[in-house]
Amino acid sequence: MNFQQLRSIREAVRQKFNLTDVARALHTSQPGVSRQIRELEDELGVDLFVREGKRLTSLTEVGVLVVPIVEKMLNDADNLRRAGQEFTQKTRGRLSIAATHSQARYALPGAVKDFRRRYPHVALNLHQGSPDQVAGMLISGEADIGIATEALSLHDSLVALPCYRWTHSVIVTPGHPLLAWPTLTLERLSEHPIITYNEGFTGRLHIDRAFAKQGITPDLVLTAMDADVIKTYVELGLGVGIVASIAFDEARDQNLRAIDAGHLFAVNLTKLGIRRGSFLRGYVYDFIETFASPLKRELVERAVASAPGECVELDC
Amino acid sequence: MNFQQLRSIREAVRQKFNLTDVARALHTSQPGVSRQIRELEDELGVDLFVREGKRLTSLTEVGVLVVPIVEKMLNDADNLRRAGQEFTQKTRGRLSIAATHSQARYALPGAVKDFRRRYPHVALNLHQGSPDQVAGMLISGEADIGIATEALSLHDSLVALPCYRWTHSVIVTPGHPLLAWPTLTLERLSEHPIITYNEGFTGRLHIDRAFAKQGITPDLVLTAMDADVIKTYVELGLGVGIVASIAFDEARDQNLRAIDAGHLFAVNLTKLGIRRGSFLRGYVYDFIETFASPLKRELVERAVASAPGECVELDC
DNA sequence: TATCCTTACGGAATTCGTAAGCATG
DNA sequence: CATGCTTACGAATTCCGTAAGGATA
Repeated sequence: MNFQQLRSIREAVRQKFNLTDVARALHTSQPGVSRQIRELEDELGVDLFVREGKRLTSLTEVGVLVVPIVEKMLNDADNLRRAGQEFTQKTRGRLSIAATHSQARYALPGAVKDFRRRYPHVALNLHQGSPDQVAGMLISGEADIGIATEALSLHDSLVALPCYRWTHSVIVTPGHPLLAWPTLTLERLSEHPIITYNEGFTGRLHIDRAFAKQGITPDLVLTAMDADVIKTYVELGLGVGIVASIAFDEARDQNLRAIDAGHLFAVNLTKLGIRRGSFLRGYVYDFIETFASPLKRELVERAVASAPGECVELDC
Repeated sequence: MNFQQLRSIREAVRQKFNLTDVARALHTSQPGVSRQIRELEDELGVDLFVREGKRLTSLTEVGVLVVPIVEKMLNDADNLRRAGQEFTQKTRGRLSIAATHSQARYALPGAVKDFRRRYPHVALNLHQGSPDQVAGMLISGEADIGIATEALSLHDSLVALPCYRWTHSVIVTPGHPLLAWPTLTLERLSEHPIITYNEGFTGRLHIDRAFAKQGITPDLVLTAMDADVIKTYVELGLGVGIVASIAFDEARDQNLRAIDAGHLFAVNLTKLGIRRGSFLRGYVYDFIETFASPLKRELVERAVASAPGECVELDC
């Protein structure tokens, strides 16, 4: 058993069982990959992959059992390297953050700026994607921490720690009739075409639920992945926007008006996700605490060491 | 990074930093071991071992951090092999049980007999040792499961599952004055020389505590590791014995009499220990359930997957 | 001086990539 | 017939054990 074999196995799953792609990803030859996989299968005495003719098509029953262990081992290998670096170069390294647009654009800048000043020699890597992609990057090890409101709690191999709560606001053009009412209601809102987030993004679920509960079918004329796009179309007069309150900046968005909608839609909880069992560099703990001050190092350490289903104070 | 390096690291710790012994244990040459360790240290960029002159003496700060990860990886490698075997030879393999004398002698025989009949091709390996040794064998991976009343809950890398509760009995020769009293008390017991377990064995702690609580200093004329030795000396008239009730067999011990002492000493809880994160063969789950029927597979699986400190139903 | 680690060196084994072969959609 | 996996083979590398060297209790 060796690590090249394990890497081949892991990459074969990631590359959907195309060994040619695996070879490319691992910077080696295709026959080599073929051999690595075959060798480990021989050593274990079982096929890990289902072969149809010569092609690999899926994991066998054992494969399903084995692959998570393989991934754990390879992650531990990374942890080992990180543990070494933590001592050779305490203030140098890499911090890879995966976040949704909303987080990257509105929640993270402050913490990132502080972090840059404090750790000028740590290369910051900010990846943006859908909540699912954020989770995927954590699982694959591409990202060290992930920040999103959705999806992070759904995977057993991740821990999700609560960062902050937020609500939505309705965004309209100046002089819009909705501004005239003393209080905003769902009925009044539903009289206008609505522009908001795509499904699965930034609390969209809570928006749908609120309307459904009142038996209202809102007129969703446009949905987008991020608040900037939404605001653009609101400015163009296509409808009223529903965005995260944090996305409205009075100074910057002078040709728009915001109406608080915290009473209309359920409160959202943004979470910070980490792969279980990760060894985190010291500066990662610092970043996390800067971003969400209740998440002290000791708490995060316990969360990372916890098992799926287990509750670590703020967690769940 | 390769597994031989990891094995060298692990073994170096186990062999108290004597690389000559490490080489012997790993069936390789001493310069080889030296090189493996040096290579991994080079790759990580940090020394893992403190060197005084040329000798290794202890772990560095990083070493302390790294060694647990190394052990986890090597254990996962074993898990991988076991997962393979589970499919190639479901009813063949090895089951290594570590237990204290009391357990091996009185509690296990029934389960072992059933298991042998059910899995004739699984090689059973029964190791005997002190509670500490049982824990040590679990931690090192020499034993798959451990059974003891003490010590198992003390290590973070182990889970301890409760098996059964038991109390002590007082063992005397026929016609002994203690048999004349309607009820046994600590005072009456303490008027006789006492023979019982060594410290740290089979509920000895509860015996000491009970006497201490009443301000009595018992006359411990002899202590031994197991009930058979104790019974032998009771027969010889050296004193009265205090042993686990389970260790007295009316049919076999015809020249001895037992007096229940469940009301004098606290109840003991025998536990089954497993290394966290182990992949267990199917027959291991069967054995466990045969031994302690409440420990169903699903429960044990959750316990093994749990993190230190977490409570899994019957656990704690 | 015995123990224990390191360095040096040469042979053995392993590893890996290229080229050719073969199955499948 | 293009894609994708396997087999075959030779070169390069790595690995490992022996032998010699040096430090320490």
